[in-house]
Amino acid sequence: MGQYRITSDRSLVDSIDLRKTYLFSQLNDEQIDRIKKVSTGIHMEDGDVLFEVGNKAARFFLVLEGQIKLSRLSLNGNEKVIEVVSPGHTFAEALMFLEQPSYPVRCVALGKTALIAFDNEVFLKLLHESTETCFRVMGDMSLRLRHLIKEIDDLTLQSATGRVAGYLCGMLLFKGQERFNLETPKGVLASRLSVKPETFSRILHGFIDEGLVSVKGGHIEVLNADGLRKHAESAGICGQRLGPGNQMNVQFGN
Amino acid sequence: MGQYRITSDRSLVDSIDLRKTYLFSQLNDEQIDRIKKVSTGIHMEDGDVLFEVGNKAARFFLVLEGQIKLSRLSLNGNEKVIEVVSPGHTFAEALMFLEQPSYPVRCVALGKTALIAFDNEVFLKLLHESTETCFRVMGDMSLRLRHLIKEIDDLTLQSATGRVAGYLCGMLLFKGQERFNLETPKGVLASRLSVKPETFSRILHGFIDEGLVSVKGGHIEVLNADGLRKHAESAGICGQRLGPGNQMNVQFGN
DNA sequence: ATGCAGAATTGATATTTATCAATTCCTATC
DNA sequence: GATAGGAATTGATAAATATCAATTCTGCAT
Repeated sequence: MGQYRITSDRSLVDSIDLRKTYLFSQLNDEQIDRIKKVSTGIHMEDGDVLFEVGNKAARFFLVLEGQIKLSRLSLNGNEKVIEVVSPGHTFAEALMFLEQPSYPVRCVALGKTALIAFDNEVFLKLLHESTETCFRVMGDMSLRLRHLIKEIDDLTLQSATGRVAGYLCGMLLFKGQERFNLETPKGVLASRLSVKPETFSRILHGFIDEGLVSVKGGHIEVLNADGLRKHAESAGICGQRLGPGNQMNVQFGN
Repeated sequence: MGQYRITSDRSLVDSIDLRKTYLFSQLNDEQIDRIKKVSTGIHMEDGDVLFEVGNKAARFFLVLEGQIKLSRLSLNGNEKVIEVVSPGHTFAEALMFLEQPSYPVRCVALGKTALIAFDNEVFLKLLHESTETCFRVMGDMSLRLRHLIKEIDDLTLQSATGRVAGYLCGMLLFKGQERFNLETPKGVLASRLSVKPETFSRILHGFIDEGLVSVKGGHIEVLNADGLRKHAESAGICGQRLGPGNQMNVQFGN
């Protein structure tokens, strides 16, 4: 568990078609080449730390494989997972507009993970040439803002039980079926939902007792969606789409 | 208390120099004219509601005078103040990149308030012509993202006491002097800090008992800044500046 | 000045969630 | 298949904050 297992791999960059990624979809061949030239492929193992809170932020990233955990730490050692980033999604690109960008979160690999690191400076130059790409970035950030507001909403207007129920309802909607697997260990998920693991366990078992779900390890089956929804009384503003010509393309599955 | 007191006023638009506002600072005369032509000045009285959660968002706003409260509501009638916007600052501009933008918050005037409403469509066209202005928008959104992450941090890794202490430390830093007034009624501030008014009162009196502050109505005097800081053990990532050429211009005082 | 209404405070109590400690359950590795 | 070690669960208890109810304060309008 440490940085030493992190390896770079140029072939990752060569093999990928960046045009398939929302942020790069409007760039021409020459521009894609330019950004690729200064990009690095990265392999990480479970628990590897890519950067810590406060590290200078000169690059942003695209997840190809595995998952990335972004979290904040308190002085007394508590950790709050801000986001779990899945393949096909970029992160840390919003930082390049700050004067002396530094990462506001710690970045850790969940499982074996592959990603590409892009150079902020080069991408900023590209942005100056491509209004369309600016719009991609703005759309991207707009969605992210929405999610964070929703998160604050959940934290302040919703109980821990409500957040867990809300998460399960979200998964149900997202996966489109009653049976699914949690995409992360329960401890990570608990932190993502701002609940202690013990409390998370108790809440889940409360749902089981009510006959709302059945749980076997990380495998969930929702038995009574309406019952769950009653616990998750949220306004539910999330899931909004981007404006005309700005549709998000999610690829790589997931 | 209602929309009927909201009045529009073209002269507000004519009188203002938009170039002084961060977001518009890179536009040329013709562009400024174009946006002004479809803008409206608005006067509001205390408690007036400009829009509700879910309203179609076709405009964004600049506060000229007074204050704007942006809040979310839960089904059981609880309110969480997401932000209090002061003169010189814009709000709701991040929404125009969404497909069918709707306001994720309710907007209420705090006291007598004047603002300008800008048309999303026209501004979007302007953005297509001005990469510089795109950069303004991106810088703007980047800062906003930071603030929201800080907010989530405070909510999850900090106690209510810590948040109140943190707020007071922030004010101390911002105002640059030990004596200052709370810029909003205590109830609004409490909601902003996600604390019930009763709890807020008790926490504040706890600080008084410790000899950290003295309070007279909305007037605060910090007697022991270090003592306060000890209560507010935060990482403190906020207050980051924008990148080169992207400095935020705060004007209109405040 | 006087009185009124909303805001703020205070007290008593209830709830929620965290904390601490002890098991039990997986799963990866030998 | 055995087994070690982290993850998850369970139980008992504590702490923080919310809730409910009753005053008191304050600023504004008469």
